[in-house]
Amino acid sequence: MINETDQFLPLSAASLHILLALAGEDLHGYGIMLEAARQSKGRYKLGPGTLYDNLKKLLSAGMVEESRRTVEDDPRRRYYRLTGLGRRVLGAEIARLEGVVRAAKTALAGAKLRRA
Amino acid sequence: MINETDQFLPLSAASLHILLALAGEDLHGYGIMLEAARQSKGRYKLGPGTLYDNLKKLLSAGMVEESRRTVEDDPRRRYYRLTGLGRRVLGAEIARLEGVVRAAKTALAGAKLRRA
DNA sequence: ACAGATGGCTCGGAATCCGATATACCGGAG
DNA sequence: CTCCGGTATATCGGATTCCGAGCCATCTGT
Repeated sequence: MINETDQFLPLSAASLHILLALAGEDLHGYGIMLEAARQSKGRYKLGPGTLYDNLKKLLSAGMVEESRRTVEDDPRRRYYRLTGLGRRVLGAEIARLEGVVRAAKTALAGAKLRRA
Repeated sequence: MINETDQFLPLSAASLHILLALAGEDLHGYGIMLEAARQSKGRYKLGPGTLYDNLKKLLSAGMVEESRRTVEDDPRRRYYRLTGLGRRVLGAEIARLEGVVRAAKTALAGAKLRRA
């Protein structure tokens, strides 16, 4: 059983944070940068270069689309929205990371116990 | 309080899998490839190029060291061992990923509920 | 007037990825 | 006996990705 989402995994750290930022709400480019920094408590900084490279890739892969949110007070803003595919890929990546986290905890705990 | 491990984060997928493979036991290069594939159930394939690039980086950063495990039956093998720093960095990265996983679950669950 | 935040985006050098390739030994199938 | 595939190490170089510097514009606060 080949999963439709597997070809995209693993996501780069940048793509993961972009999808994650958009999972909560539609955002514009600058907002994604701020949200990524906020969610990671400033540990992960997304620069414009990385952002737009990854955004372009996500757009052409169909994981993110541009939303026609007409915000009259600021026509510069271009909002991005997570698609169904994007949501599924994010879910798959999160599931994969959970497996990695679990394996790491076992390995790290095992190393301590092995000394006995 | 600046953490000694933060400068190395986030780890590339390759570095993460290498540290993870070595967390369980000392391994040689080829063994790391096999172990990484095994741990990820074949979803993550580590090629020799990626392996040695990352291994070199990890060695010079002091997260991994070469161990003088003399295995008489195969003198070709060069074993690598996780250092204390390597173990701390892995722990910090795992903690970071747990935060990402938690945030993602909240965001994905929130998106479903918001429809109501 | 000026600095700094918001908001958009491009560019190009640096870093990374990663498969192809090379070498070498071993064991088994043909 | 020969060839092939697995074990094992390692390099090479093209492709991809990273990511800050910089450019533009607007608005707000000092």
